[in-house]
Amino acid sequence: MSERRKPYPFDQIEPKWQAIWDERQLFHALNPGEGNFDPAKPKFYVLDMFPYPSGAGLHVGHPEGYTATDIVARYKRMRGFNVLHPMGWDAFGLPAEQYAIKTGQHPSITTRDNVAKFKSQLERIGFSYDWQREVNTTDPRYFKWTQWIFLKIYNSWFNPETNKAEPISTYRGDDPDSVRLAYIAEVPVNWCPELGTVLANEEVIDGKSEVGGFPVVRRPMRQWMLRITAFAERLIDELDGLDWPQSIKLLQRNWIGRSEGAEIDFAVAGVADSGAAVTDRGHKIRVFTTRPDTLYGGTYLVLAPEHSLVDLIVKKEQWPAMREYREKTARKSDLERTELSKEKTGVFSGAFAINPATNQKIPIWIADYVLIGYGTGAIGGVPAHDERDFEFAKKFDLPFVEVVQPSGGEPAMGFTGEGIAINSPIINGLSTREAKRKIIAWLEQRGQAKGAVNYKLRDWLFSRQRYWGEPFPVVWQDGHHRALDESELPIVPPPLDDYKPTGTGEPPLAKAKDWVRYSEKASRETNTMPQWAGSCWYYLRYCDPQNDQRFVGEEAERYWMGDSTAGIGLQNAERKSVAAGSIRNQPGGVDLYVGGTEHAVLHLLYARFWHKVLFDLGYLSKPEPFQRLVNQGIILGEDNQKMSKSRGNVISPDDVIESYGADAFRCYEMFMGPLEQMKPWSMRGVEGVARFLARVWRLMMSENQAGEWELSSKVKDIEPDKPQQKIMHATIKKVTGDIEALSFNTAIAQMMIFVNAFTNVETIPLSAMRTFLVLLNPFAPHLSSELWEKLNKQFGKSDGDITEQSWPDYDERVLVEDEVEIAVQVNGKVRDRVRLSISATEDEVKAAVLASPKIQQLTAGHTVAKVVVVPKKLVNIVVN
RNA sequence: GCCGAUGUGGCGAAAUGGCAGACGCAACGGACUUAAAAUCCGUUGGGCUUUAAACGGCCCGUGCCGGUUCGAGUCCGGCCAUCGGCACCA
Repeated sequence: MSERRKPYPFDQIEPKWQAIWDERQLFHALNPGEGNFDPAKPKFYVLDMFPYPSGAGLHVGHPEGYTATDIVARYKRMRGFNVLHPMGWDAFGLPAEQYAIKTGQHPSITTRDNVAKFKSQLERIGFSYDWQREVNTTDPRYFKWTQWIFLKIYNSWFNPETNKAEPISTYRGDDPDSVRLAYIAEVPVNWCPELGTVLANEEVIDGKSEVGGFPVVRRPMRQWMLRITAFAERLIDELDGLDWPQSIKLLQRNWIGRSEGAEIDFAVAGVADSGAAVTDRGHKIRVFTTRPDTLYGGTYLVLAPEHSLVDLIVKKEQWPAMREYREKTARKSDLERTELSKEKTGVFSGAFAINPATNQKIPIWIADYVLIGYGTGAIGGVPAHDERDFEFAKKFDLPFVEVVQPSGGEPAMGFTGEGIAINSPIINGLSTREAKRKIIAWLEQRGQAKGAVNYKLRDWLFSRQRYWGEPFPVVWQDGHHRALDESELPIVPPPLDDYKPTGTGEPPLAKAKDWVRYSEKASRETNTMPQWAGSCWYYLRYCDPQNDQRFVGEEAERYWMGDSTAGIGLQNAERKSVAAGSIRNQPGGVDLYVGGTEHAVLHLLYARFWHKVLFDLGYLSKPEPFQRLVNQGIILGEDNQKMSKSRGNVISPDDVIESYGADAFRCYEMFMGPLEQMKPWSMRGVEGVARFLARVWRLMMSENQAGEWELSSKVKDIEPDKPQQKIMHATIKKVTGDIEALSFNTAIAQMMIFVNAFTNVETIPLSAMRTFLVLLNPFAPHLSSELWEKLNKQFGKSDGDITEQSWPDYDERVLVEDEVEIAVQVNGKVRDRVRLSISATEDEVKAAVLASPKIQQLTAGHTVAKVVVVPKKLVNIVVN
């Protein structure tokens, strides 16, 4: 026997409809002011995280989120929304360049090929993207504006008084370069010799590069930084209003890492006290602590090895040990620092400080468990109530003083929680919270402390020593950087044959001597921007992708990124689902953004940061870019393992579509389980869903003698009967609510129930089929389009394609039953069922239930203590 | 170590505090077929039990232990396991 017969001719109808959609540009959204734009329509912006087009092509994980958003997009269009549903390419970055170096092909060529491959794969799935809005971060017409935004950032500063980014011209100080949001700093960076570039903290995992897994070492270099830390507070606070998963908000909060506490000054003990030769009079060491209430327990100070005061306070005889320790620390890579973290190290400086609470002399130590980049780079050691200080003090035999009494029975030694202050004259007996407040006030009065907030977040290391990225619109002259004028954009990278990293830390662009030479005196910046730059604002460009006057037109931005107007013709059940947090009526920005958790702190934080800068400068209408965020879960292989080439369990969408069709692929992706959940792939499951779609086909189509499909003679233009109407309206209700709630798996289950109910009936009512096809359309757009067209050819009387239909409403009255079955429980266990009229009163229900012979038998000899009636559902008789 | 998510049949999963397991997969039985595939119909959480057979009846069951409630997969407290994130951030 030849090839197995296809259950329905998806291989013919899918390309047919994709061609029709493309030809008619059915999914192209108009902007305000364009042609037939209808201002009465509310907007809905539904966005996917655009992919990095790798050489491997799509795997089944990509289209999971894409299918979900496509269903929502198609549904919203039918609901009368003007829907923005775009797609594009995040195509700059390390992997393309690594691949290019390996194969000798220029990254622009591999990128072009990969984009073409990705695009054709996506088109095969039948997504309703508006391809006229396609963007590509490597296109000069795109990165011109990436560079333009950089100029805006460079030419701004953060005004702490207004708590906003402002043009640098409002800065009144004498050194604007010291406050710019983009600045140059000599910082210890993550240098990856193998990749020949520095990496952001976020791109280093366990001391290895995220891309490639190569070792990363610490090394000081001059780099471009973006002052994201200025926005730390707003980035945390403004999470509150966003409709994001709690876990993602928490991830961002933890990453930003806000801590409230105090900065306390410790005076360095004078010459007379220490007997040292050098004078150290007047030096103060400022420490940051979240537990000022433990000040009385502070028995030593620690400075980070890089702390600037180290040189000034270390005693002569300690110098050799100190120098050795500092060098050893500097040489440690991140990996070593992490690995060696169990054993504390440090050296005594020979100097002492005065504890402002106890007035006692305490030793000053230098240790690398204190980080120069956090707080003040110095801490007060409280061995009795901090784990790290506990270990350190134990190792170096420093004194312990207990100052917090736990409220439970636990011992005070080593207790790090909140309790009652002891051995602390000023605050004895106070709770931790009150003790903090009081001791800060006491120190403040004497000018020795002030309340302070610290963030873990560091400024964003923004330069890379690579070829395949956006060049900076900056030149250097006489050792100073200077921004180029907007009119010079885009700055296009020079065509380089040898774009390999130099290995010295000098960027490949430096090899293009002619390009680097900007003028007699000035030369170009040769670093490039990191991959995140392009993805920081792509959602804005989609709003107005062809605009060559502005990064996004004002009107387009206001419309697509503004408030989505209230939905139209809401039914009660939908209002309920709105209240329960559905995808309607959000206060602005992208209305639904779907993507993976892996971007929880990188892309999503950077994009919010850029958005806020542009908002502050008056270029955007809302302070937050993504109003609602949903993370799709990872799809595992059939073996329940993460999909990977090495495990050989990768599923390609192409193969699935080849065997079962795009509609089956889409529906299975959604039927697997809840969108947000991690779940394993199953080819058997795909088959099951394909069978469902084939049943839909055969509901309306039958094979004639010649083996050709033709419209089934069972389909007739008659009214559905009562039970059919009931299931039809129940299906409208369920599918509508489930799409709003993104519960696509249960929506499909309901459609299966619908089809099962119409299988093997004598006549198939036309109207029920038409309604059903509209419901099915967002999930299986090709199949439903084809059947819709077949019905139209036979019966006429319907305008246009299925994609132009409006979403059906349901009638609650049809769903009302005359009679309901009521479960009868005795002491919480179901013992009987009775059928009763829907209108029966509570007393009538009670009477009917108690009259049931079965119940009488069960309750005989007992007294009925209570009867609980749940209307239309259940009665519980409590007996003793 | 800290933070978070998850835990329900052989499997993927359903279930506003109200009949646990919808829907699908797999398995088994039947119809159609020369036969198979496909399709259609039916059974399917575990155990016990009544009966000639059937209808039935009873008990147990949502990771474990406890609590709240007439009633708990769902709410509360405590554990266990798996996955994910952070990890000297003072």
